[in-house]
This record gives sequence, structure tokens and C-alpha cells, in this order.
Amino acid sequence: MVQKTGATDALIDEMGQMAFVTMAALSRVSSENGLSLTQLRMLGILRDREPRMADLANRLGLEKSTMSGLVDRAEQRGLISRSVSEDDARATHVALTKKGQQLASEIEAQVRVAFAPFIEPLDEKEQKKLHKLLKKSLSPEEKVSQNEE
Amino acid sequence: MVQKTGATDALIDEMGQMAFVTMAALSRVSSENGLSLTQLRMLGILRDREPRMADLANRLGLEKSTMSGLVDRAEQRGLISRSVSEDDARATHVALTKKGQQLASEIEAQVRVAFAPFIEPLDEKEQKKLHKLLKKSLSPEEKVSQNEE
DNA sequence: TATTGTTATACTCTATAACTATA
DNA sequence: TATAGTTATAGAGTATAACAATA
Repeated sequence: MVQKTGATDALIDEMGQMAFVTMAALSRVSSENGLSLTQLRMLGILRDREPRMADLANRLGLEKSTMSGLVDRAEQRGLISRSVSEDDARATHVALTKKGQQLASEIEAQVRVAFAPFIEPLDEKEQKKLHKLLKKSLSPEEKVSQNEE
Repeated sequence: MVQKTGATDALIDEMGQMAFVTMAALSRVSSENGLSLTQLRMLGILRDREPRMADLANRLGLEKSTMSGLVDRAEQRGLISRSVSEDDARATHVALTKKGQQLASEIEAQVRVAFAPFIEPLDEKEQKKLHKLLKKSLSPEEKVSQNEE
């Protein structure tokens, strides 16, 4: 069972709060660039891959039909392009266009600025400590199974 | 300007990653209860308030017209109720029903479970340290203004 | 006149189900 | 037959603009 303690509750609250403010920052960057948060994520994924539609949908946790619409709209804006797979004529690969690459770069810089208010209150040592703790918290290796102990 | 350093970039990456996994956890809890993430937030806000529509919209960062629809759907499900303000006949107050209160309580417990995988990799001392760092990072008091230095 | 909230309208995101083309 | 992707359809979330009721 999950213990209910004051300290843990405070941490949960802050993790939730941090999630909302950082997601709000990302949403703001998205809309300032005429993108949805999902499209922002999609561009981020495409920066170093040219996945199939199904792979992309999988990474974003979406249905393939949803993917078609998202890719349609980004393609109409000239940010990405589709191409038929050479291996399998049924499959479609998605890639950033030059314009899409440029936008993705600009967004990366904007995200850095958007996150600055959360980074700058911490000195360098604290930043490193936070980095370590978040890394450990996120570590998927030994994600505790939901068994009671 | 915002410095681009390896250490800071790693922290930004992790903050973004943490935001996505925690939001995913909250989204999962939401959908398991037949709610959208926005409705989850709305219930959370209403746990200790009976705000006006405009106040609620403001807290959620939404337009008042959007608020009408969200409240409509939650009201149809019997989770919240509307009442005309005694002070101002134009204003509508929103409150949780008994059913809404109960659901909000259940959700609180579910969120605790959903966040456990991120809490449990840390020992108690680390949890306290993370709590302190997040608190400092989030501290709104001296949010650095966007001036260059 | 100004403000509170709703309604009308439109677009994006999302899913399910049916479909087309290829394997 | 099975798989990859698209299309048709429907509902929720969102915003803008117009509106009704009240201040």
C-alpha cells in the first residue's frame, strides 16, 4: 500500500504543481508557434527519426487514425512530409522538412527560455542535485511493481 | 540570455520528461474516472471553494464560454451544481455535489497511487531534498523577470 | 453602459469502425 | 488473411463573437 504521510503528500503536491507549470510553459510555447502540445511533441520526436505512422502514433500514445489528422495538418503547413516506405508499400514514413527542422530548433530555444524561471532560482549545485534526484525518480529500471510488501 | 550548458540542458530534459510522465499519470487517472484532465483539475479546485464561473475559468486559464460547457457536462453527471449568487443575480456559483466530493476523494487516493512509482525510488531523505528543491524552483516570490542581465 | 454567463459557430484533438491497398 | 494507413463519424475541449439578464 501507499503510505499517506505529510512529507510524501507535500512532495506529491509539488510534483503535480511542477507538472502543471511546466506543461503550461510547453503549451504556451506551442501556441505561440501555432502548434498544439501534441504537435510540439511530434516535432520533437521527428528531430532524430523518420518513423512510420504506426511507430509515431505509438510513441505519442495515440490511435493511428488520430495520427493521420495530425500529420495532415502539419503537412499542409509544410512542416513534415510523408513518403512511401521502400521496404513495404503499405507503410508511410514521416520526416521533418527544412522548415520543420528550423521550427523545431527555434522551439528548442524557446523551451529553454520558458523553463528558465524554474531553473534560475537554483544555484548550480542545487541544479545538479535536482538533476540527480529527478533522474533517479524517473529511472524505469526498477519501477516498483504494484505489489504490497 | 539563457545559458546553454550541458548540465542545464540535462535538467531541462528531465523536467520536461517528468512533466510528461506525471501528466500522463494524471491523464490516466482522469480517464479511468471518465473525466478529462481539465475536469480533474476542476474537481480539485472545487474541493475547498465554491467559486463563480469567471473565477473558475480564471483559475483554469480558460474562457468563460469554455467553462459553460465543462460545467454543463459535469452537472449532467451529477458531480457539481450551479446556484445563483445571493450578492449578484448575474453571477453563478459552482459547487461539488456529494457525489462529486466522493469522486474527488477517490481521485486523490488514485493520484497518490499513480505517483508512487516516482516517489518510491527515493529514500526518505531524498524525498525531502526533492521536496525542498521543487519548492524553491517553484517559488513564485522572485520569479526572475525576462530582462537580460 | 458595463459585467456575468450562455449560446452559436468553428476548429482541433481524440477514438471507434469501416474501408483500401498491400503483404 | 493480416497489416498499414486513411476516411467517416462522433464527442469533448477550446476560442471568438453575439446575445440576454442584471448591475
